[in-house]
Amino acid sequence: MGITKTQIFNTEQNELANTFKVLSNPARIAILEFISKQDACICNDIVEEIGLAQPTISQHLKELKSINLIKGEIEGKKICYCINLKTWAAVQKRLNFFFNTTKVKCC
Amino acid sequence: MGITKTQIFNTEQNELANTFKVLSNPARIAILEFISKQDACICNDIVEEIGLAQPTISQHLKELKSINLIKGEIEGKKICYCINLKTWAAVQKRLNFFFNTTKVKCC
DNA sequence: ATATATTATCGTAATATTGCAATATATCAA
DNA sequence: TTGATATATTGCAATATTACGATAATATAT
Repeated sequence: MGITKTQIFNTEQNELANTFKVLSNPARIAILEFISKQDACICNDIVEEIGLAQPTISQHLKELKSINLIKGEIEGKKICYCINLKTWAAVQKRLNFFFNTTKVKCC
Repeated sequence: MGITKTQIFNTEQNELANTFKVLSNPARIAILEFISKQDACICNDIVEEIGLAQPTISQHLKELKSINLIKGEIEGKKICYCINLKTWAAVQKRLNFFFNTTKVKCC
């Protein structure tokens, strides 16, 4: 159906899955990598770098913003996008918690 | 278009995104958590636990198997699914590498 | 061989995602 | 104000994902 039955899972499972979903696109990975390499991060540069149309990049940035992985500061007519260090660390910690607590008992 | 332009990204970016994609569904998160708690892991038990139809669970297991996150051993007419520790650790390491190397220079 | 139990595959419907053109909005510069 | 530049939003087409019923495949037990 394309629809996920979120109601049968708990909040932690849904949020974790959603975090993974935001990261599950190579364009968004590339955007994060590119932003992290720049001193100043401007959308138009991202468009040229990634090679996708401007609306597409804008949409990907919106998704990254939806979980606060990045933040954009308006600088004149440009926007300086950068990684939100606080969320970044929190997400990494959460993913590690998932990997560490998912232990193996069989096989 | 629903289609990702994988050709404009590098292998690392595509593989990383694909790994995140496999983990981007709450049912698959729940399956991994359930498997990790069991001594013996049988698909039929998973169906009862998760609350999705058997073909749906089977499909999710297939996706988890596609990147070797789990492995299934045939035990009679049942199958013992368990987490593939080797891949598990490798994936965790890879994700941490991504988080650690994506540094911040602006803002 | 037949019946039962377990898991996989196929086909299909509904919804989600990706990407872009067109357009809107916002900001600066002259 | 007008024009140029940068980013966001809308609308749409194509493909992907999710879920399930029906069915196939596999293995055991009788």
